[in-house]
Amino acid sequence: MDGLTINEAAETTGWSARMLRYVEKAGLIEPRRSDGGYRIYGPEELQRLRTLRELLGEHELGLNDIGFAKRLRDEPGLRVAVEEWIEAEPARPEHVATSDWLAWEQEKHQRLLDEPPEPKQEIAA
Amino acid sequence: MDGLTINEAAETTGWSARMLRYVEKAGLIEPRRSDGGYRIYGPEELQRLRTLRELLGEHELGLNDIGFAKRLRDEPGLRVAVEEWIEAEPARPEHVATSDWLAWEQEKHQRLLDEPPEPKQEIAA
DNA sequence: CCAACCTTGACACAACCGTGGTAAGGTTGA
DNA sequence: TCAACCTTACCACGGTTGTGTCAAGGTTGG
Repeated sequence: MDGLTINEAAETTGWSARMLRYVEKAGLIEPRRSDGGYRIYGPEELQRLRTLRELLGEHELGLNDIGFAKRLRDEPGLRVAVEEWIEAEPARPEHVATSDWLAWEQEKHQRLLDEPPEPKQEIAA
Repeated sequence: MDGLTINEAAETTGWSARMLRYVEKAGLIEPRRSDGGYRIYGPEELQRLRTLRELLGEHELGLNDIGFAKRLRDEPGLRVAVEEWIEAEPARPEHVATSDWLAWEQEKHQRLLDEPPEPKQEIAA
């Protein structure tokens, strides 16, 4: 079969067979299959499984965090949007009177909604 | 009080008061407090609350995703580790015999652990 | 002063995550 | 052939997320 079966892979990587299937369903590591449908883990997969374990353990992450990181890599629109939110635009114009800021920022919000003229380029999945 | 109280903020942002406290506990938006302890939302917070809603809704994200994105920004070691895992080192040398690959990749694993000498250059945000 | 509003803390609940099991049935390889 | 292993599909269970509600008590502002 040229590669490890799921239980062998489990043993050498520290995951359980159950979790290997789960990791696969999460879209992180998808081994090729034998003709009969058996999962076959090659050295690459084994290595990635080990480093994945380290990664999650050392930084208190979950599988979905990695999934999200992949999305950040693959969807530039998403990455930009998230970055922009986090790197929050502080500083509203100082000259806006306190009594006006509600109107001001609502108007701004409206501007942002009304005027999406720049068609952000989409990268099809 | 110069600012909106939690229920007022809820109304203009589309969140519920409950969720505003939740968002705060998640470390995403922490309004200042009145002397008596009331949350006071200024225009900045309101704007961020609105854009946060859009962000989450349009991309099917959760609050923890944003928290994770913040960690990616603030912890370069984490960012690098995640990026390196995702951008997986594929391609093992073709000349490694099939019968040897297990030993080969374990050795590699060991090399990676033992020898972290090259401080990869950091791309500051 | 006092109605209206806020605070924290708790109970509740559906949905999902990470994990383990088990059952019914197909694959492998000696 | 056949034991040993694999597959998918389920049940289960504690923990977390997102959300609402309610109680007991403090704050605000007219």
